[in-house]
Amino acid sequence: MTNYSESLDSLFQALADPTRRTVIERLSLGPASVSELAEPFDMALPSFLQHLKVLEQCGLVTSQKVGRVRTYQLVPEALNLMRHWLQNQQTVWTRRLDQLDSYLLELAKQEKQNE
Amino acid sequence: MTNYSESLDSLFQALADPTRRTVIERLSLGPASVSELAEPFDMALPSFLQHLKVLEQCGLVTSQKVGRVRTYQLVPEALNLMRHWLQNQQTVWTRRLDQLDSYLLELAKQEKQNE
DNA sequence: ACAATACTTAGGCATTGACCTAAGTATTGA
DNA sequence: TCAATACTTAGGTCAATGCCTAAGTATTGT
Repeated sequence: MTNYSESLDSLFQALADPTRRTVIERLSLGPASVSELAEPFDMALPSFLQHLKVLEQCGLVTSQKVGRVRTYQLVPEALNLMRHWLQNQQTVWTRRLDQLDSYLLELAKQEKQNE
Repeated sequence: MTNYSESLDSLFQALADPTRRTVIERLSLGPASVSELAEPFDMALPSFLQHLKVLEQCGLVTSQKVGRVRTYQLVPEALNLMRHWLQNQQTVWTRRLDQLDSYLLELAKQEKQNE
């Protein structure tokens, strides 16, 4: 398996582009071929293909080719790494802020006693 | 307020860099000055400052300068947009996969009846 | 067989991103 | 006051990204 940090790099990078996020959203509805995916975008096909390549390389989607048609689909577990990092961050922040809160509360209480 | 999609762009983009993610992790522990944040990195200060600028521009952190020291801190709510997008995606995927599951289950049941 | 379809590869060009050094500016401690 | 400290600005290089056109290759319908 690749480095944890590098995986996060490429996942965040992949989703930093609106075209690629839209592709992901479209694939939520089910698998689709290259041309189906490309259709809504006003972009040359080779340019669009690069986006699909980015999504596939970071593991968010997979594809197989049958005949002359390549079909893409989501890899549902692929978001987990990012979700966990975000979840983790927010947990830590919140805990720290809670501690700060109770500290300030405690401080206020003591000040009151000293009145 | 800025566009929803553009905000996601800049948030994902900001977190696509390991240096910037490490800064965020460090700031989870509490506010810190530029030089405190820069210290672990083997990087010229101006280069590092650019990272801080990116984090501030996308709203993940804020800073104030007192005397000659600039102090950075997290903006706890800043991750929400991303978390919601991810949450949403995963919800949709999962629901679709569940439906597929029950469809396949149903199919199998009917095949069994036709035996 | 051969034209149409569905990608694929190759190569080019402009912008952005991540780094650097060098030279500022603004505070602060001695 | 003047040197040290803590950034800040300016500008320059190099690689990666996002787009393009032109020219492939492999399948499939007629």
